[in-house]
Amino acid sequence: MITVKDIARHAGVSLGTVDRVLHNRGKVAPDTEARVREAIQNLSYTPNVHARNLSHGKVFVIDVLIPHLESDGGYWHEPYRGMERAFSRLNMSNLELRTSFFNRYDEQSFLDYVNARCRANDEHGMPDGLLLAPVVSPDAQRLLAECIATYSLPSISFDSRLEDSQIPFVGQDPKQGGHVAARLAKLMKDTGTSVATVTLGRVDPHLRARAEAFREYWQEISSGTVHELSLLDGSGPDYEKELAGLLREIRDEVGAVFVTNASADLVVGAFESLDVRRHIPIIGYDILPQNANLLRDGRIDAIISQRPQTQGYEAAHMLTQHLVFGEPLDSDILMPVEIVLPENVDSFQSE
Amino acid sequence: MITVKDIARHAGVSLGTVDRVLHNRGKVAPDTEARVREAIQNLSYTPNVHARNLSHGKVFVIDVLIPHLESDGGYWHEPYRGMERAFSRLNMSNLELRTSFFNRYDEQSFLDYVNARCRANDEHGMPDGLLLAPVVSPDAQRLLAECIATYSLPSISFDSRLEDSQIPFVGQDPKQGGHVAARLAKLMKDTGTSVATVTLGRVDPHLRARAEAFREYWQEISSGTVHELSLLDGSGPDYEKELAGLLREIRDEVGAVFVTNASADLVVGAFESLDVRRHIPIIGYDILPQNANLLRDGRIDAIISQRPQTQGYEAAHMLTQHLVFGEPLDSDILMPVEIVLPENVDSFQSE
DNA sequence: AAGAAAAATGTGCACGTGCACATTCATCAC
DNA sequence: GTGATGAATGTGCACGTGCACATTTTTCTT
Repeated sequence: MITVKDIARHAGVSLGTVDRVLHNRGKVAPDTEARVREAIQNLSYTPNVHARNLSHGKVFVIDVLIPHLESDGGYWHEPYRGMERAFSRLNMSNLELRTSFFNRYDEQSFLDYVNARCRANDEHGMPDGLLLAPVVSPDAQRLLAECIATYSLPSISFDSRLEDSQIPFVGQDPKQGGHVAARLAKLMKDTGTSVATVTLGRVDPHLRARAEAFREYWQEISSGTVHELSLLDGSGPDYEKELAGLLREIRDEVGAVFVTNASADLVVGAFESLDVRRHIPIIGYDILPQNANLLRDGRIDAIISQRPQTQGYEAAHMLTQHLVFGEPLDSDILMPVEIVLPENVDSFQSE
Repeated sequence: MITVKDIARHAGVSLGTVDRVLHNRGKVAPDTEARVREAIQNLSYTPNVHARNLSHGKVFVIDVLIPHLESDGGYWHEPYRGMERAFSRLNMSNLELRTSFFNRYDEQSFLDYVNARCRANDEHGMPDGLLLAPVVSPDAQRLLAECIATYSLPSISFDSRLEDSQIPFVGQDPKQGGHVAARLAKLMKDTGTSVATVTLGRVDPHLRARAEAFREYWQEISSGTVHELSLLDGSGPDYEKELAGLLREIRDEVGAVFVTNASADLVVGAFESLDVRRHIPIIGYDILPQNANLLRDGRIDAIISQRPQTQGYEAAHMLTQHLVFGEPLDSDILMPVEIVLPENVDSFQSE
């Protein structure tokens, strides 16, 4: 292993001079600098990361901006677990995690974070890096994007892309998900050529893209009708009734239903309340515990998954590599589209 | 940041004593040890990786025992890439990789490794750890297992389990794979209730288990016949003709075929040489480039994958964590059963 | 040419850990 | 009680780097 000492000896200077050259601190005579650089080249010196971090001793503060873990059926536990795993694996003692939870159905909590970090010009509170799940309105996203750009804060988005921003993204291509769902619908339907997509919860570009890709591809492989249903903003018994009302119109017609997010349980419930006789295959998204159980019971027929835990893991890993080792922070990481059936759901559960 | 110094102060002992407790070096009075452990708990101490590596500077030699990367259609490239990724991610300058390739169709090359390491009593050449893909005969496996036990060499097997050995395993449960294949066969067949499994290449407990699980589960969900074909040891044009001969007998009868390893391309070729009119769905194993292409062309209908790259990654990671940080080396890591269709094959390719 | 200012270079300590060696303490035989 | 023995505990250095400060050399001023 080549060290600064070797460089110093080889160039006939002291450690301090080598240090100045390495860090461009100036105050080095041109010819001396040339000699040092030559030695660095010749011996192909690489700084020892461990020594560097030990000496430097800086503690990197990483903010995690994520919806409340319990919301969305507990979905956010998964990427969060992945991040924890990544951090504990690196067991770098110079990383400090600071998690801010927000309510994606009440954007104020999200904006509070943005304001606290950016408006207050609170240099002290600024983190060294940011991991975020930007599942809020485009307007709110833009505010955060500005903040990130202003402070050139190293950031990575997971689950969804941050609008108007070039920061790296770790997640799934929603189009591919829609295509796979269409294929599964085709395999599983037994009657009719018409199918339906159901989008529940919030307006979300990710979900729209899935539904659109489904329709597009379905028409390519089956030339049938696609009913696109959606029911946004709401909850409680009224919501379930409304949903049942929507589904009533198509229950006799559709050969399969694609639920674009993790709410497949609601659709199952609605169909069962309508007392449909025949089996309508349902394809859902994301392996939450309740979804997994419905899948095992045969009340959901397939689930598409996007490796939520790996998303958190890879995002956290990429950010720390950037902060600690100066690795570049550029390319996206795309998750494969995973198909989960009753037969392999157990093998995914432990994940 | 909590350091050993803090622990020492808190427990009222010196750094040396803390060190002895941390590394189980003994020579510590029971009550002292208790105090130290309590302090470690209370302050939730985590060792600083950088200091640790900087300090001990030991180079760990890790042997990798794997079939030639080009064999089996290039399959072994995948786990190998995963291992490389794990090692480079840890960018520890104190890990040295030593790869031994063997020919799984000529066990001598495998035995050569075992002899070189164990018979010669060559303490010097012994590695600090071993990663192996034990895809050889049970006898050969047993020899290596003995060697590992004798030297109590920290080892991890991937892809397949090492027989007569308790070393950790990173790979897939073959039963689950068979079950998923049966479900896919059921979804994809359009006529008849009879199906077939095809096992090519070597006798392999992993493949037998897949085929058996397939049969078992098929009879549960479909009550039809399962033709179990196998054709071992061989290659060249004769081999393809033999295979075609086998398949001729069932071509008019089967509704789907499950190829238990990565040789689905041979089955496709054989069927095409037989000039079968109707489409017989084929379910294969492992995404090799040629398999992926056949899948895209619709000549294979589904592929089951076992995250080969992740297998290598996790095995390498577990071993290094054990060597460098003394983490335990006990539990297996099971890979999920992944279903690959033409629509999501691209999302797996980059893996 | 002498002294001051500026530029260039050198020195020494700290970071947290592992390990070899030094020291202290308790135990027991005589 | 006095060595002798061994167990228990403490001390000090090394690892490679960053950074503050000390020292030397050069340049400028009058």
